[in-house]
Amino acid sequence: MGAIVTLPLAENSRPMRVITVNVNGIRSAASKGLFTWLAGQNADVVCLQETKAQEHQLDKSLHYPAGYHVYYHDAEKKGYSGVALFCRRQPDRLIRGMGWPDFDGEGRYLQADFGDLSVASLYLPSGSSSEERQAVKFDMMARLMPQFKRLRQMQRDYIICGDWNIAHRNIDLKNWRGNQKNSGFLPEERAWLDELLGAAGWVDAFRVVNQEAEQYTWWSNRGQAWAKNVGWRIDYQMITPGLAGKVRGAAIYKDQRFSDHAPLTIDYDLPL
Amino acid sequence: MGAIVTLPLAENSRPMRVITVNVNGIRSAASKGLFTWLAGQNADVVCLQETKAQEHQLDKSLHYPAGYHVYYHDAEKKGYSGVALFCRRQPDRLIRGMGWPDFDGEGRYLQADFGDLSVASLYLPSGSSSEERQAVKFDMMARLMPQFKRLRQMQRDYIICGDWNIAHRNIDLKNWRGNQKNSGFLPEERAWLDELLGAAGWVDAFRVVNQEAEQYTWWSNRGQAWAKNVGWRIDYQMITPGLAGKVRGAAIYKDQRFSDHAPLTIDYDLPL
DNA sequence: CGTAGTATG
DNA sequence: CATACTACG
Repeated sequence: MGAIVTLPLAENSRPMRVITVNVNGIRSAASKGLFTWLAGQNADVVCLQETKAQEHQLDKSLHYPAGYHVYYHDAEKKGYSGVALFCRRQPDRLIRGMGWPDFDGEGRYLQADFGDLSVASLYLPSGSSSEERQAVKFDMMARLMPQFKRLRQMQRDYIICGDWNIAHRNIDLKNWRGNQKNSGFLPEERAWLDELLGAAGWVDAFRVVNQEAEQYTWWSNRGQAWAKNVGWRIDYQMITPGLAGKVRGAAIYKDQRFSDHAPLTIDYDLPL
Repeated sequence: MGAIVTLPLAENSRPMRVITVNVNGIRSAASKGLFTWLAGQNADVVCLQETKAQEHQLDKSLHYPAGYHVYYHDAEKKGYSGVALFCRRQPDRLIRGMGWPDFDGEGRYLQADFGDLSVASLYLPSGSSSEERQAVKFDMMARLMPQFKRLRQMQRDYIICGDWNIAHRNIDLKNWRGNQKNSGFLPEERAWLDELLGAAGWVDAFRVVNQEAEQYTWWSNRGQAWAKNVGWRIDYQMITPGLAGKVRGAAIYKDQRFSDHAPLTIDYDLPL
């Protein structure tokens, strides 16, 4: 038998894999196999939203996957919101929140820095439950825009992952016509993403490699939304332009259902 | 073929069947087949406790079994307590509560009169959740005793069915030794039943025909209580002495599980 | 542990 | 409709 020769890839050609998923309760998602699935994904960074737990309620054995540095940033209110990061490599720095007490108390932003790359888990408020919450969402959007513009001036690369709770274009949800007055597809919300992805210079990493319709990441639990694929694309990895050319592939995982959102995986041609 | 002759039973020899069951949520019990089972029982009166619903939340088709006059007496607080009566024959009179606003607002007593017989559904407070609730239970017991003594002076027969939340004797629960300091088997509670069944002259209908041990009607949901038959007999049909000789049979139904309590059926040699 | 209610999405 | 928390038992 001849010897099998494997050519090792150059260090900087192994892709960096980033997964983002709104888990709608990390304990629920865990019970549906999220961590088993993650163990096979070989992700470098995993960004979670809506953990709906406080760290003291979690199991060391279950919710702290082996081989990762695990960071939770919880809401003060029990069972509400919360984001997390699982990082293969130990970050040089961790940033919890935006420095805004109202936003930060809801556990909505967690950032890890690795050299000149930052990866963040963001959970934008939903506006669907009331007028008041829609006002909070608009307020957060207004405060976040200058922040995102500022980050673009830094000499750093950013990957801001998360549940942005806004579908961008008609192609990004099944019933765009019927949802123009609904939170998540309001003209002001779409214009905000237009600005982020236009004047502010950010890039929707998924769309770099995939321009197809019906690429949804969220389906309502009501009715037969999942079965009929009546979905929305509201989970994104937003990246600074220097990374755009390094998006190698993107995938939405629908074979299992861990929550009402599907995981979004993007591979980048980056060393990490 | 020869003619089949069936001898009709005399009117007053058909037994009257009374069933009592704490349903721990009538909607939950319904989903587990309570009403399907009841339809085959041919009961004359069914006494329910812990309906945990207000009448407007119930389905006419499901929670009002055909062939019965149905009466619910709900707690003011949603999802809490509540008793009900299903009566094959229309009662001459219906009595809601004891005339005590605190007790009656919790939906704990409902009585139907048929000629000189009264059948009631009673739900005595539980004392297990706090010292305060144990005090309420003791207070109710103190007020009920003179009431039950008064009823004994009436020229009527009474069947007071329900969840009395007290096991009477050592034989009436699995771990009597370990429960002597626990609500439901406190010395004061047992003494109260001693008085009811002694000086006050009431009769525990089940014990008229069954003196065996391990005749439980309730099992904790915690641990393996049901599987290990670690139960308590806390549901009774308490009757006036004139009915004692008419208890024909008694049964606790354990083949299906509608709630944490089992239905208690007693047949009486009474016309109704 | 299990049935409810409520908030939130 | 689904995941949480809370009350109550």
